[in-house]
Amino acid sequence: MARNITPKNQDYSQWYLDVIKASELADYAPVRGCMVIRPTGYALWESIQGHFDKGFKDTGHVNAYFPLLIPNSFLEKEAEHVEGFAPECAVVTHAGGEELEEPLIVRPTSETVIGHMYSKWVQSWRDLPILINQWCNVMRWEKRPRLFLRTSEFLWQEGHTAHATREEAMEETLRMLEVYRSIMCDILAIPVIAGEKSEGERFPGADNTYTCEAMMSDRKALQAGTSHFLGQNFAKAFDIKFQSQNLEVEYAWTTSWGVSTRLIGALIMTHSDDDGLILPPRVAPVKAVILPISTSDVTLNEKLLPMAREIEEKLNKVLGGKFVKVDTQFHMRPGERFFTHLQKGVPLRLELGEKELDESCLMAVRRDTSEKRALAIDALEVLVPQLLEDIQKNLFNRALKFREENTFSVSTLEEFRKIFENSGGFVRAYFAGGAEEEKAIKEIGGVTVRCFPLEDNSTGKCFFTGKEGARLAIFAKSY
RNA sequence: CGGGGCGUAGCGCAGUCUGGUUAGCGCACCUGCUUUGGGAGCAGGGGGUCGAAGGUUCGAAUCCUUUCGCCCCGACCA
Repeated sequence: MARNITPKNQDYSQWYLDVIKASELADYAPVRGCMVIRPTGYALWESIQGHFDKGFKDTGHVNAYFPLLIPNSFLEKEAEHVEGFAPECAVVTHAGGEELEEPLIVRPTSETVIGHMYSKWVQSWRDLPILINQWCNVMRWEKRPRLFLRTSEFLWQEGHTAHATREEAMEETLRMLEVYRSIMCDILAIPVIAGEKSEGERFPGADNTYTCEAMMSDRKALQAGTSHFLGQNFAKAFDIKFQSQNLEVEYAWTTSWGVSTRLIGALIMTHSDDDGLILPPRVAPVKAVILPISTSDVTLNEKLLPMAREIEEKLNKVLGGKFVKVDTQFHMRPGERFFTHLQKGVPLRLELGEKELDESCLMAVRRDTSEKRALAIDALEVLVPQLLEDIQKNLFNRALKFREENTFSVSTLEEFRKIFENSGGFVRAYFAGGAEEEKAIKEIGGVTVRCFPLEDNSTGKCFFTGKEGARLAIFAKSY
């Protein structure tokens, strides 16, 4: 077992921080609440970005960039929006050695500037829809920061679209939710529940918010991504109007949706163990590492290393990228070399020593199960991709199983309390309350409505108010 | 923003109560030798003026004042 990582069941948050440190994903910055994303972490982010970016492009979106600084007055144009974001805004009051006439907000999100620009760009129904995404950083001042989960500055993607009709905008909102859901499940191997947010959890200024909720390995929920149906709220605040085909002047319907570097936190807390990070192969920047091992420098340099290079090249060709690396940390002893890759979450370790040389095979060790298996060198190009896919599936299924084992259906408040007093987890219950009732429930150890799952539109008797016709909701403590 | 704790080498700490040799230990790091299939052993070595400022004193990591920062627990959050 790793000796620099606190066991998960001893102290979960320390374990989380230790995993990040050991895997060299990130480090603390000099400014509280900010983090440095180290090369290993950034490579992971780039990989995540790549998959999502493709998902956006495939659904017709284009990338653009809007400015970091937003005039204070913009934020104030949408009442709920200001109220929601004002407490966490960082404000620039001085620049160029002078006090600014109007303070500038460091963007906490860009609905307002983008709304402003869209109003200039939209005149006719022919200008719609606008389907723009931007990759950027945002700032939301945090009182209690946690690496990747809640930092004052974080990296994310925000999609902003404007449509001619309500139906189209709603379709877009749900389409992007589905893009999120499928990438999280298929690529990040994180099982998520797609659902609608409750009144109390809605994005400030949205008519409706949809979310992908995941269960972390401590049974708490993590909101992994959100998609908002903004109605005409921002269109009215920023005057995004167009003339329709039947000559009427109408307000546009807008949406926005985002995922952030929080996904890295989700990956850590979904898959990793007491030995460190575990990454699903499809998102891992390094999918396999080849370790030439020998006590003899001659064997190492003249036989094993060239062979490892050859295998590296072959596998990279099959995998379609530089996903396989040769480990050349020869100043370390083998055990130490194993550990560095273990902690960094490399899905597959391929050991190449004298034994393997004689039998012309590689010893493959899976990160997810520690299972060892000799692979014939001739068959590597088939077996390695297979093994990687196996690991991918196993990680997803393992996480799904964990979530299911920790999801409980209840119909009374008493049962509800009992679960959160004991193990915790996800609770499924019919719920018909509003913001008031949500507040009351929050008194029960901070439990909140995570979402109303889209896949289940059954109705029943509310466990809290007793009203009939209540929707099915998922409750949990959350990050 | 309320409650608690802590700032001494890159990290983790001892020393502080009861001022007094050149400020110490473990890990990490560097060099050498022996090792090498799941975190090696031995030997040698480099690195800190003790968060900052001011004060008390012959003398301050240690006492006093001020200040900054961080961590943990609660209220707010992608």
